[in-house]
Amino acid sequence: MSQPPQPSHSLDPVQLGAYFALIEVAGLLRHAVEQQLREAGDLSYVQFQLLARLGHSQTGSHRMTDLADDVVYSRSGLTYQAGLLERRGLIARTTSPDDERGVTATITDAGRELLGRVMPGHAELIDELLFQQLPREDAQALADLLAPARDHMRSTPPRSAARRRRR
Amino acid sequence: MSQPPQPSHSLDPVQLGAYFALIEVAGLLRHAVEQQLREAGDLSYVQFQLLARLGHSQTGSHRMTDLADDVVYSRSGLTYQAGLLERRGLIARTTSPDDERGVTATITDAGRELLGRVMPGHAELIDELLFQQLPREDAQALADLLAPARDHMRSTPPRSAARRRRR
DNA sequence: GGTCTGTGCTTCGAATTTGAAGCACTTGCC
DNA sequence: GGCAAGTGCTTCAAATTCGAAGCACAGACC
Repeated sequence: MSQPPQPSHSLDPVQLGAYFALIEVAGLLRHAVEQQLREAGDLSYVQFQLLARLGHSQTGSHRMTDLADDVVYSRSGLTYQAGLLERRGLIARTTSPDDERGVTATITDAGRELLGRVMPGHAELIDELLFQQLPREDAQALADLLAPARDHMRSTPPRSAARRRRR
Repeated sequence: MSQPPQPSHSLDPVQLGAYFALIEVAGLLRHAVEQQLREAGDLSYVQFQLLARLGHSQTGSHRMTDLADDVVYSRSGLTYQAGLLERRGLIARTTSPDDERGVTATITDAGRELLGRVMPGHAELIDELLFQQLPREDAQALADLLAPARDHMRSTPPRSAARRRRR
């Protein structure tokens, strides 16, 4: 037999619990939402996120790299998903005007239409699963608690694309 | 041109913000942790979760189905991951004593050893990314906010295995 | 016992995901 | 200008993921 695992030196039980709960809730939520989106509009979660980002932006456009960072996704994965969305006519890809290398994704009317069709059910589900359990002011509290961590992780070292290896 | 997307009827901006922050933080956290685990012990996040579950349980054992539900994973995916872990000698699989159909996964000494070796770095990273930004009492608050939602999602309809289709 | 339905896990095939490598353009610097 | 290094995206191959289908045992009912 062996020793029980060492208790962590860095995290106390409260923190550990909060961390686990966070991961667990996110996982459960994502899992449930994924099914709803699949049924409502045959969209994966990432695809939905991409449409939502584009749909909510002023111009309806974003560069590929920015999108990848936004949804925390690999660049090659984004290329793949953007290809699927483009094939369905939900987004369009054009080379960026200012940078010949760049590609700008733009949501199409069809994309907006689908987004609008899927959104209500999505919101309803989130509401049912998450916010039925949380009074309004708790939702605010949750957002306030998470915001600093998000900003910290966004700012500090890691972009979704790790720095490229020297050759 | 087309209409901007309909605002949701079910979620106000505060709730939407909390929801997005939750997904975003979880994604960023998972992404960062994944790299740390890969380097520290060549483990994927799921594999780490599985070892952690087993390591922290009294017996060091769990049924496959329970594990799948715990980590919010498909059953076939779990079979695959358990196969990898078993091949590396980190867990052992045996048919359950009470149910001939069931399979019980048990962490091995090597598994405990690896878990113990990876855990400190893991905890450190979580601490750095998440809890440096959160005073102790806020961690408690976060856990308290998430717990009801987790329990709700755990209890209500959806297990990780959808009910089987009638034939 | 025998049958019918349900459950636990694995196998299978198809779709997705990712990092590494490749290509094209940009920027910095001489 | 011209070269070197950096960035944006895609392509490629390999690993992972999931649901559906399959197999074996369990449990209920007769």
